[in-house]
Amino acid sequence: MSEAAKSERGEQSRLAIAAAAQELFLERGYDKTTMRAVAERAGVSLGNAYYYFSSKEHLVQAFYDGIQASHAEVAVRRLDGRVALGDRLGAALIAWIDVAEPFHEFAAQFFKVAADPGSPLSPFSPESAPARDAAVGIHRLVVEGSDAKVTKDVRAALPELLWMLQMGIVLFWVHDQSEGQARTRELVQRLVPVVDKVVKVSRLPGVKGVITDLIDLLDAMRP
Amino acid sequence: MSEAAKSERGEQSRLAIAAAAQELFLERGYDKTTMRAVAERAGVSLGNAYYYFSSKEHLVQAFYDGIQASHAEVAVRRLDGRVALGDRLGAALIAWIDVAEPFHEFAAQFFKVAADPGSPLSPFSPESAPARDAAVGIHRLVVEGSDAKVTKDVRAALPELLWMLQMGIVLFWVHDQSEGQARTRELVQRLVPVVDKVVKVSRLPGVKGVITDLIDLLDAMRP
DNA sequence: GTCTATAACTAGATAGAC
DNA sequence: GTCTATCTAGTTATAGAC
Repeated sequence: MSEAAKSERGEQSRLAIAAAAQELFLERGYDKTTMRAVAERAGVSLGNAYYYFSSKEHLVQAFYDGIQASHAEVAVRRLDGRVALGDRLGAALIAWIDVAEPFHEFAAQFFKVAADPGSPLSPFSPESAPARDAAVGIHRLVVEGSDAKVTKDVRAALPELLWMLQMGIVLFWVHDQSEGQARTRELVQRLVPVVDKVVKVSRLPGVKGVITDLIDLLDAMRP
Repeated sequence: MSEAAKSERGEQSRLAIAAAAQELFLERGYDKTTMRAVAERAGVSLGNAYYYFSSKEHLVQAFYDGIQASHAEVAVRRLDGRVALGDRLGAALIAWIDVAEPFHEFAAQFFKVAADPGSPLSPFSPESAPARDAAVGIHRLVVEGSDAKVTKDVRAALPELLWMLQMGIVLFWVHDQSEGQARTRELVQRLVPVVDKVVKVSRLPGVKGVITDLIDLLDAMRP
């Protein structure tokens, strides 16, 4: 692969295909978007579309990355000036819902793709490691910028735990058919104070042991 | 639909198709099993297979139900004589892993089908309500047969919470490539004492409020 | 009306020529 | 890099047999 050759017609085609795919996904959803339609709108042949994207799933990755990047940007902006842990967590979670809202309808359709353990789009796949790290990174920001008084080990484990919580919220969101995902927003509003309380309580004598066990478990079960 | 007519050749074909599908799923996995191969092995035409099962997904439902039924049976048997909550929970969870083990390889393949929010196989779909209720029922048995001292509201909410925990474990299991799903078994062994501790601690003054909030939240977010 | 079979259609993916 | 032709497999249409 010579560097020069890549830039000419090649990059042009790749971009055209990706752009066409994203348009069509928004217009018709994932299932109703055919590779043929993508190729046609991009002005290339079907075979050519496959030359750049080896499967239909690979066309989704761009979306995935885009949402991730927007979320990071919006979340960081909204975290500014907030110090309470619950406040920060709520802001970060709501930011995700806001960013993902335009894609809700078709996101549900390709959620099954992400749920496939064999897919590169699975949040647990090696290919998703960068996106996963970025997502955990947002929650690290949430925790580290807060004034929450917690032990060192809790502070270290919390970002990953919050990321798991977010995955649960995404699962709820995918199934949420309410207008503007109002129910998911309500879930977040009500869940955040509970998380806050749990963190506060985590230093109590009887509770501390449980938390430590949980953190140890998490460490032990990491691959 | 006359009752008599259904029983003759009809039921024969339906059973043959379901049996052929299950054999092939075990032999080759979900993706590599074609509807044509199922029809051929069952000794019927392709069109006939679709007459009885309106999609490939519907052929999976039989498996789903089968695992559910076996789990209930094995779990009930193993619960006998155990009284400690952790002990009972561990027995129920390990029973599931044992029952599901033969299907692990191809279960991962059709997990994506179950994860599709639009699929009747989704654990949240209306069609899955009976299976879901049955699964929650096993955990109700786990809780009600135990000598755990918990408040009424916790006792009422616990089965559903444990079912959610089990769904998380299934997610882990699907991604678990270790021999005999040893890692999932270890997860259960280590997680169960933690759950036990959480339940014990749930009556402490500072903790009680958090638990109540969580239960209220669960109630409020039910559809 | 209940079953069954054949042919056709659709769309994801691949092969091989240019 | 790009195309056309082809393959594969899920699904549908439809016609005819019991």
